[in-house]
Amino acid sequence: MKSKEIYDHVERLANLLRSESRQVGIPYGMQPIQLEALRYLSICNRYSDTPMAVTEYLNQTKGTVSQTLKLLEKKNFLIKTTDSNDKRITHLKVSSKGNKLLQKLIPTPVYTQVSKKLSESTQTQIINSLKELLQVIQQENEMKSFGVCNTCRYNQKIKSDSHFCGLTQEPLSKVDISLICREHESVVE
Amino acid sequence: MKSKEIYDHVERLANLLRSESRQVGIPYGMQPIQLEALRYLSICNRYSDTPMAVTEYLNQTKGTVSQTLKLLEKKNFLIKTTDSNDKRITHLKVSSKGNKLLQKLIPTPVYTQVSKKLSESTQTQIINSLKELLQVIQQENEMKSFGVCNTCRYNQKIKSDSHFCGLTQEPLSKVDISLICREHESVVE
DNA sequence: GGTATATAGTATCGATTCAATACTATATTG
DNA sequence: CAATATAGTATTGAATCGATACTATATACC
Repeated sequence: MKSKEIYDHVERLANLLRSESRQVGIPYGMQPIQLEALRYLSICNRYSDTPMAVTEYLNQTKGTVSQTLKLLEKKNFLIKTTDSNDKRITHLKVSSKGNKLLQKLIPTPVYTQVSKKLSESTQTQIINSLKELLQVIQQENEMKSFGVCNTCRYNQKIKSDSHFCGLTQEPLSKVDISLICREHESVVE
Repeated sequence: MKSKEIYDHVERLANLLRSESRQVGIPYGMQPIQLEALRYLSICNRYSDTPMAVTEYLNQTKGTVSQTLKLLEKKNFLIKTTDSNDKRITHLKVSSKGNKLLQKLIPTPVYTQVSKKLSESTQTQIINSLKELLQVIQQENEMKSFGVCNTCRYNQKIKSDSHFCGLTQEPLSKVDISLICREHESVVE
């Protein structure tokens, strides 16, 4: 019975978020999905800035994502470059124009205001609840978790601020470990 | 800073919900927005089963909603009737075919599973967090809250199970007060 | 009563979303 | 070096969505 209640609230939150996203994007000719793709690309690491990773993150087909990215590129919000090692792969970099837009629009005004109206402890409580819910949903869905390296089981801490990815066999910088990764797998089994 | 974190989690939950909704709807030719409209109509009261109310609930234009409803009617998921008092108004009733579909699809499989994996107390905690977040967002957005009569300031309890709506000046049945209403206004100022 | 205005809803247009299918190009496997 | 897998693009058609223009009924006001 509680599943319905949780479902209802999430559906409502999702609706409100989507409609606000649509609204704030209008002056810039941006659709919700375009903002989400751009937003993702601004917070993912160098292993995860490809069309395929966006496809997985948004749970869409690669064809659909290809169109969205084409529009974003046309509007000069991102720059495509071909991977030097594997020429099938395209890397997507958010342009400075894109970053400025994101900084202006995200988080949306409502969430900025909400944060001011709620106490620190309430916000922490809400964040924890959302995290818990998300984690179970991602497990259940057998989906990639798209977490940051900090919480990934491949991340091997060498010294206090020296990290290494056990999957790609590459060192990770301080910036790296705060970005989300498509290969992320939780430490907890 | 916490606003970003809350925003991120809600965005992710919204994405996952939307993609699951899309997936479960495919075998029935139902799009996410169609399911949401139908779902709303199945849980709203008799003051709130009109195209305009759906428009407010989904935060779309009446034209867009008109199209969605036309498709739902064509597929025999809902029945339109004209209000006898005000002939501009159309009432929308979910058909038995529509109700069967909703019962099968909502809450979606993932949410049903999630509910099984989390303890009662955790679920209660999550529900409370979601409620709190929703309430602030709706206030902030100056949006209608779409709550049930039970929590509405227009609802006047006469006896233990006898209710009366101060806005419409009509008695409310036991079923009425468990349905959501477009005129809902929270008791709390 | 009758005109002005407000409200509920439909119709149509064009841009975007999205899945499905078919396609090209590069990598990998044997 | 042939078969297969992977990354991405192109195209088509149905649905979403806002914008605009429209019809019909109800209400306000003089």
